[in-house]
Amino acid sequence: MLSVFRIALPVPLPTLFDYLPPAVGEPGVGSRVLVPFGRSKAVGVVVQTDVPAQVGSAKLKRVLRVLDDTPLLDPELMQSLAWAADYWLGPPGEAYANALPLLLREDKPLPETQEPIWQLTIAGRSALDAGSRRGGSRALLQTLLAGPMSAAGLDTALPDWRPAARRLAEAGLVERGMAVPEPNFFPSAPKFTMHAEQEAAVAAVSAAFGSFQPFLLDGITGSGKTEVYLALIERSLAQGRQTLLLVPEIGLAPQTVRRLRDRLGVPVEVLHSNLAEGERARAWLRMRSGEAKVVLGTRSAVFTPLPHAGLIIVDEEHDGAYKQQEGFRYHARDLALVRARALQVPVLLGSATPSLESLANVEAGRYHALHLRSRPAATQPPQVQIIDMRAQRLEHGLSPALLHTVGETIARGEQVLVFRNRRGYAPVLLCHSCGWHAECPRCDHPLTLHVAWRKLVCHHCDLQASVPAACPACGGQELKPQGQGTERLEETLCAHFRQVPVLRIDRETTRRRDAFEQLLGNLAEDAPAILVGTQMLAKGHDLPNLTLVAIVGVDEGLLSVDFRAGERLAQLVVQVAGRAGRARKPGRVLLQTHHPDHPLLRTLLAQGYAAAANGLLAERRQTGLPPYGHQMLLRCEAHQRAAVDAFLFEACAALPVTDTLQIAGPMPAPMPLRAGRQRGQLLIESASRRHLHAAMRPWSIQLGQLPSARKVRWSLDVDPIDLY
DNA sequence: AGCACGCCGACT
DNA sequence: GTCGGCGTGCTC
Repeated sequence: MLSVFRIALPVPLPTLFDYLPPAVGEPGVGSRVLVPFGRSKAVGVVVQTDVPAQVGSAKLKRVLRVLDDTPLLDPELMQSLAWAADYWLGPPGEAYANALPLLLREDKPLPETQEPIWQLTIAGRSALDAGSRRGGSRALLQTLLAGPMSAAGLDTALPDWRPAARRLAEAGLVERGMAVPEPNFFPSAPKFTMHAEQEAAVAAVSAAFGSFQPFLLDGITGSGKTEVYLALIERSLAQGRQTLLLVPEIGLAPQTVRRLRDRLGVPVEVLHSNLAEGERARAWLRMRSGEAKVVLGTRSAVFTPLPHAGLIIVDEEHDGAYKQQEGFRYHARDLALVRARALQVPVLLGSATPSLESLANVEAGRYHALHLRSRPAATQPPQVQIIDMRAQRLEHGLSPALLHTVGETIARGEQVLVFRNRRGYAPVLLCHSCGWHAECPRCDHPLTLHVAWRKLVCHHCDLQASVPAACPACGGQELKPQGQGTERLEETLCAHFRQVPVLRIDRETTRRRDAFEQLLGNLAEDAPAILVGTQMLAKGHDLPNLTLVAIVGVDEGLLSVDFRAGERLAQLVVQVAGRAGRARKPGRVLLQTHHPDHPLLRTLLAQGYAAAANGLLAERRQTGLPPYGHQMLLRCEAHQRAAVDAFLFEACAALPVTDTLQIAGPMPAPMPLRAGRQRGQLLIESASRRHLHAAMRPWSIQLGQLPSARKVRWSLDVDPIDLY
């Protein structure tokens, strides 16, 4: 048999591709190569060398060019990526493509790892002395007189600098250079003294340095998890080792980066999706070369090379943002575990509200639990109280007791957070005469009324419609907004408490970059204020004068059919409640509900998250749901319902007959119509992960070959986190 | 996913 | 008479 290279190409096909060796060079496993692919070319990653060809020699083409003399992806990353593609049943090529920043997926030389800078030439200095330039050019010369600057720096200092730079470079007055590596500076933040539990956590994890050991750091809000992370990163650095720190969203990044840099005294690389491609590639390469020691990033940062790995930390490990919901559906937290095992380093999962998956792993002895139960001295846990809203006269959804307590709090000069997980003014616009309500034609879901925009908006597909003056069904004039969104609560609270500022924080008010930080920056620390907002407010800045958190409208979570709704509700309530009383003043939490006797709420409030989670885990065990059972979800959508049904029927028929699998469906998705597409799904469950994977591996490949597959969009989700 | 080939409607 | 619509098929 002919000996070939097996190469992963960035296409959604379940195969690798065989190529003949290049005329020049000998690429190793993990090297990128340029190959002819179909009628064009593609950059791929060598997965195997010197293997017998699996296709006829007539089909084989030759590698055009070797892009890396030394492999760009090291053996550990290659192994972890292969594992990921196999576990999440994704096309291998997509897994490799996910791991590489966009710039490194191109047929180009690697970018310099140092950031390019602009600086004055000697001629540039005298030109400025002579004052021989005007306008933008002069401004740029003047700016650079203070010293060389990076493009990013110039972007903020002098937005229109690029044309001037081009002119001046041609005239030989400025030039591009490379930044000299940042000298080590001494950490500016003072060392922090940790309390006993923090010390114990740090000791336990650092004792595991050099070996694979998962830890779950279960620490209530304000108990100082970040301090533990910092101390561990310091110790890892002291051994010359790298740390990967994952966070669920970029919103948390700026303050964390500042804190890390101040404290550690080394550059901290940042990786998230909003980053410019050049920056992204440079950060990735600096970690690969070992120049950089610490990387902070969101989901995709889990693919960063860690040749000198010492530690992996996953903050807020319960957060659903770690699961990629399209394309290659991996879970960054789970991949972090796999990489830690391959790298032989400890992995620390942190959360105030751990996922049931992680708690079950602790229970099974796979993870070692570390607890931070005490808040720093002089802070008390918030006092939580249920407000029974049944038979109350509500003012736009707010009960008298709630409004009264808000009034008391601001009268004391303190701040209040009113949490409602719904944007807009009202989630439904209803005709009081005939019962008609505004609905999205593409989703069959009620439209949300947005008063400021004078629009009805579909929160599922972004369709916008104008607000009808009269009922389109009966012509009646009694169109009534039903239910409350943040916009309406803002209005109500504004009207009720005229003397204090009311700030709304949701996707609309924070649309602009940095708007979130700006809005919070406007808050005077010692003056009363009311914040109204969604999920976004569950984390973020410490607000020392915030003493009351009012949680409104969580009842949907108590009644939902999604088996994870209870877990999510408990996590949300605890995370939001954690915003209250973070400094010296005692905090208070109000939970307004129609179901004051709901067992989940009762347990959560009386005994805390751990007890509530235990109860939920017991239910899951009894019903065989995750984490005790395992699921895969085949989703499908198409314009024609018949196409969806045909595909799911064929897919179902292609399933192996075995009593280790339970099949639910084919059935309509929880939202059977979305953005004009008919949706359906097939749920496969098993008590045995091994059996499930063994059955699904060949099936996932068969699916693509079904004749009905080309008429639909389908995806297979391993360990789905929601059934939408 | 791209990309090309291929067979049916409104335009220079 | 063509430009172009997206259905179908293929990629080592």
